[in-house]
Amino acid sequence: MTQQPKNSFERIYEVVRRIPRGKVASYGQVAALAGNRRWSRVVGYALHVNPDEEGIPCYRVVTKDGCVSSAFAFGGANRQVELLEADGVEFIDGHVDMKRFQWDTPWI
DNA sequence: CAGTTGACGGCCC
DNA sequence: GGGGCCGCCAACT
Repeated sequence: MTQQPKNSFERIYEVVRRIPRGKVASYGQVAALAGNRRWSRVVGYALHVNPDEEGIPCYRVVTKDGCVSSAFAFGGANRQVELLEADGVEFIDGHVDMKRFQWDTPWI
Protein backbone atom coordinates (compact mmCIF):
# COMPACT_ATOMS: atom_id res chain seq x y z
CA MET A 1 0.00 0.00 0.00
CA THR A 2 1.00 3.46 -0.70
CA GLN A 3 2.12 4.49 2.70
CA GLN A 4 2.10 8.23 3.13
CA PRO A 5 4.77 9.13 5.62
CA LYS A 6 3.72 12.08 7.69
CA ASN A 7 6.70 12.50 9.94
CA SER A 8 9.73 14.27 8.54
CA PHE A 9 11.88 11.28 9.36
CA GLU A 10 9.75 8.78 7.50
CA ARG A 11 9.58 11.14 4.56
CA ILE A 12 13.33 11.34 4.43
CA TYR A 13 13.62 7.58 4.60
CA GLU A 14 11.33 7.25 1.61
CA VAL A 15 13.47 9.60 -0.43
CA VAL A 16 16.71 7.85 0.46
CA ARG A 17 15.13 4.55 -0.47
CA ARG A 18 14.40 5.95 -3.95
CA ILE A 19 18.06 6.65 -4.61
CA PRO A 20 18.97 4.48 -7.63
CA ARG A 21 22.10 2.36 -7.69
CA GLY A 22 25.16 4.02 -9.11
CA LYS A 23 24.02 7.45 -8.00
CA VAL A 24 24.42 9.59 -4.91
CA ALA A 25 22.33 12.31 -3.34
CA SER A 26 23.31 15.18 -1.08
CA TYR A 27 21.61 15.77 2.26
CA GLY A 28 20.15 18.98 0.94
CA GLN A 29 18.78 17.18 -2.09
CA VAL A 30 17.15 14.51 0.01
CA ALA A 31 15.80 17.20 2.30
CA ALA A 32 14.36 19.08 -0.66
CA LEU A 33 12.73 15.93 -2.03
CA ALA A 34 11.45 15.15 1.44
CA GLY A 35 9.63 18.45 1.39
CA ASN A 36 11.98 21.05 2.81
CA ARG A 37 15.42 22.11 1.74
CA ARG A 38 16.39 23.25 5.23
CA TRP A 39 15.99 19.80 6.67
CA SER A 40 19.59 19.11 5.72
CA ARG A 41 20.45 18.71 9.39
CA VAL A 42 17.31 16.74 10.06
CA VAL A 43 18.25 14.38 7.24
CA GLY A 44 21.55 13.71 8.92
CA TYR A 45 19.77 12.99 12.17
CA ALA A 46 17.22 10.78 10.44
CA LEU A 47 19.92 8.66 8.85
CA HIS A 48 21.71 8.61 12.16
CA VAL A 49 18.90 6.60 13.70
CA ASN A 50 18.73 4.60 10.48
CA PRO A 51 15.99 2.12 11.49
CA ASP A 52 16.62 0.03 8.39
CA GLU A 53 20.14 0.11 7.01
CA GLU A 54 19.33 -2.56 4.47
CA GLY A 55 16.37 -0.68 3.09
CA ILE A 56 17.90 2.74 3.48
CA PRO A 57 21.22 3.04 1.60
CA CYS A 58 22.41 5.86 3.79
CA TYR A 59 25.86 5.42 2.29
CA ARG A 60 24.49 6.86 -0.95
CA VAL A 61 23.94 10.14 0.82
CA VAL A 62 26.89 12.51 0.80
CA THR A 63 27.47 16.20 1.46
CA LYS A 64 26.87 18.83 -1.22
CA ASP A 65 30.60 18.72 -1.95
CA GLY A 66 30.33 15.03 -2.70
CA CYS A 67 32.40 14.17 0.35
CA VAL A 68 31.38 11.38 2.69
CA SER A 69 30.53 12.39 6.23
CA SER A 70 33.32 11.66 8.65
CA ALA A 71 30.77 11.04 11.37
CA PHE A 72 29.50 8.10 9.39
CA ALA A 73 32.07 5.99 11.17
CA PHE A 74 30.13 2.96 10.06
CA GLY A 75 33.27 0.88 10.36
CA GLY A 76 35.16 3.77 8.83
CA ALA A 77 34.25 6.44 6.31
CA ASN A 78 36.31 4.45 3.83
CA ARG A 79 33.62 1.82 4.13
CA GLN A 80 31.05 4.15 2.61
CA VAL A 81 33.37 4.93 -0.30
CA GLU A 82 33.84 1.26 -0.89
CA LEU A 83 30.11 0.64 -1.01
CA LEU A 84 29.59 3.50 -3.44
CA GLU A 85 32.36 2.30 -5.71
CA ALA A 86 30.64 -1.09 -5.69
CA ASP A 87 27.58 0.73 -6.99
CA GLY A 88 29.58 2.17 -9.85
CA VAL A 89 30.23 5.57 -8.33
CA GLU A 90 33.67 6.93 -9.10
CA PHE A 91 35.59 8.60 -6.30
CA ILE A 92 38.22 11.24 -6.85
CA ASP A 93 40.57 12.06 -4.01
CA GLY A 94 37.96 11.05 -1.46
CA HIS A 95 35.07 12.87 -3.09
CA VAL A 96 32.43 12.02 -5.67
CA ASP A 97 32.00 13.79 -8.97
CA MET A 98 28.59 15.22 -8.11
CA LYS A 99 28.03 16.65 -11.57
CA ARG A 100 28.18 13.10 -12.87
CA PHE A 101 26.96 10.85 -10.10
CA GLN A 102 24.52 13.09 -8.32
CA TRP A 103 21.06 11.56 -8.43
CA ASP A 104 19.30 13.04 -11.41
CA THR A 105 16.02 13.63 -9.63
CA PRO A 106 12.98 14.31 -11.81
CA TRP A 107 11.85 16.61 -9.04
CA ILE A 108 9.85 19.17 -10.88
C1' DC B 1 7.80 22.96 28.36
C1' DA B 2 12.65 24.51 27.49
C1' DG B 3 17.38 23.67 26.29
C1' DT B 4 20.80 21.19 23.68
C1' DT B 5 22.23 18.45 19.97
C1' DG B 6 23.34 17.17 15.17
C1' DA B 7 25.70 12.06 9.31
C1' DC B 8 24.37 20.07 6.68
C1' DG B 9 24.20 24.30 3.61
C1' DG B 10 25.55 28.67 2.45
C1' DC B 11 28.36 32.76 2.90
C1' DC B 12 32.61 35.17 4.48
C1' DC B 13 37.69 35.63 5.20
C1' DG C 1 41.40 26.31 -2.82
C1' DG C 2 40.90 25.80 2.20
C1' DG C 3 38.99 26.90 6.73
C1' DG C 4 35.58 29.00 9.83
C1' DC C 5 31.00 31.08 11.44
C1' DC C 6 26.13 31.42 11.32
C1' DG C 7 21.58 29.79 10.39
C1' DC C 8 17.60 26.16 9.83
C1' DC C 9 14.61 22.53 11.65
C1' DA C 10 13.23 18.44 14.06
C1' DA C 11 14.27 15.00 17.56
C1' DC C 12 16.21 13.85 22.09
C1' DT C 13 16.95 14.58 27.25
